[in-house]
Amino acid sequence: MDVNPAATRVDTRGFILQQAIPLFAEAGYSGVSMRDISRAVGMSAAALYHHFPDKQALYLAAVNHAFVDKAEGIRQALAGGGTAVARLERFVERFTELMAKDPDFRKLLHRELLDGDVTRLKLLADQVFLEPYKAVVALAKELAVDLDPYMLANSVVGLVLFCFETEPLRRHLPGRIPSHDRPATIARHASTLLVRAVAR
Amino acid sequence: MDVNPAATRVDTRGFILQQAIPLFAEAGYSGVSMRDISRAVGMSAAALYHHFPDKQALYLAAVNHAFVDKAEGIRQALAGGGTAVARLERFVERFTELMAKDPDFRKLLHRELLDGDVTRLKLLADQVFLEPYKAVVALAKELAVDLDPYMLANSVVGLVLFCFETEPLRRHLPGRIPSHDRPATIARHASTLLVRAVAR
DNA sequence: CTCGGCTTAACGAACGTTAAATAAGGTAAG
DNA sequence: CTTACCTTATTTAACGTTCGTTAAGCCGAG
Repeated sequence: MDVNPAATRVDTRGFILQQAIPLFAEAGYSGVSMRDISRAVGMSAAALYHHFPDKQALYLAAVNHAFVDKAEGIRQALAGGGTAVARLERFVERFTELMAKDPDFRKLLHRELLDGDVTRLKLLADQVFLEPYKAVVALAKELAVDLDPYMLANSVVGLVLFCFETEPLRRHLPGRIPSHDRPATIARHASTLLVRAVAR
Repeated sequence: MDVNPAATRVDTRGFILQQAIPLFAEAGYSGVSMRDISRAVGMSAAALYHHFPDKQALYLAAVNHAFVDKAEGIRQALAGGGTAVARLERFVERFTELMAKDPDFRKLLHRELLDGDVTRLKLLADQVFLEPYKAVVALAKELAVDLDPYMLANSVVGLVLFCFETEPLRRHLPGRIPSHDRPATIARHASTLLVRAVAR
């Protein structure tokens, strides 16, 4: 009887999350209504309550859905051998590509950093970011023993993310050329800057 | 008759903006209602419409109010003489202090980068960020002729801002010590990293 | 007396959420 | 094989609340 307990014929729950993620990424929690989501999914707003107890739970599930496998991708970007500098360059390049390919993840992350309450951020820290963070910190420790590895790790990802974050503003500032927003250019710039900084 | 055209006995309009800024910074445009603002100001929601035609105009005025003089502070942080490296270090230190002292400005900036529509970002770019941006780019040009000055300028402010942005998350990650969030520490880290990167 | 600044009261729309009804599919009994 | 039934997924309709906004009136200063 409970052979297939929670699964409907198709994965409606997953489909709802998939449709909700870009909405929340673009407009934030309070900028998206249950009716907005229902419209994107193609069913009534009331039906959403068969899959999630309330809006907050839907949002939380959507954020989780957007974040879980991303951590694995970041971990993979850190795998492999070579010198510390080579691994740094490889990580920066793959991380940049990852962020370029999934703007929803990036926006949700920025939104969580702005809006996330303490319990939600603690959850994200423990379940999503802990492992890749430790790995980047370990790499930072190898790179420059005389720099704080935690701050250096933060700077590595910050140099990449800030380029994406400011793109909508830089679009209207002088001197900007299209290549400034190509992932390869961003990665090369961040890598160059970091490698020079840690070179003895 | 029009000796004191727009000013009431006290500057009610300015007071409203002053009270609205932290609300918008904390919860964003759609997370703050006109009644929220009226409660913070201490008057009825309807009274707000005597000073602003609608919520959008109030929000826009609040963002402007929060941003205008900030640009002047940034410009001042870039003033003065000395070698390019010395001016970089001074700018990073003062900019970091500026951001630490006014978290509302920083949060509003991040929100605008996430939510701002094209016309609003164009306005901000032209009226607020153009001048300080050009100044930082000019400094970047002096610092490292073989790095893209626009990307380097972006990295200078990004290294500082990203520390503040990730603080609520790093609070729950291992290895963090209180000094990581002291402005002096942030500035020193960013300066060290940048100076090493541009040193020949 | 006038007029700007404010109030209370109210509008229609949209919000999150719930209730009741319907349709569809699987299962067990006849 | 059919019938009755139960569960699940969904619908329409509606609930009370809050939203942005407006209208009408009060009140104190020039």
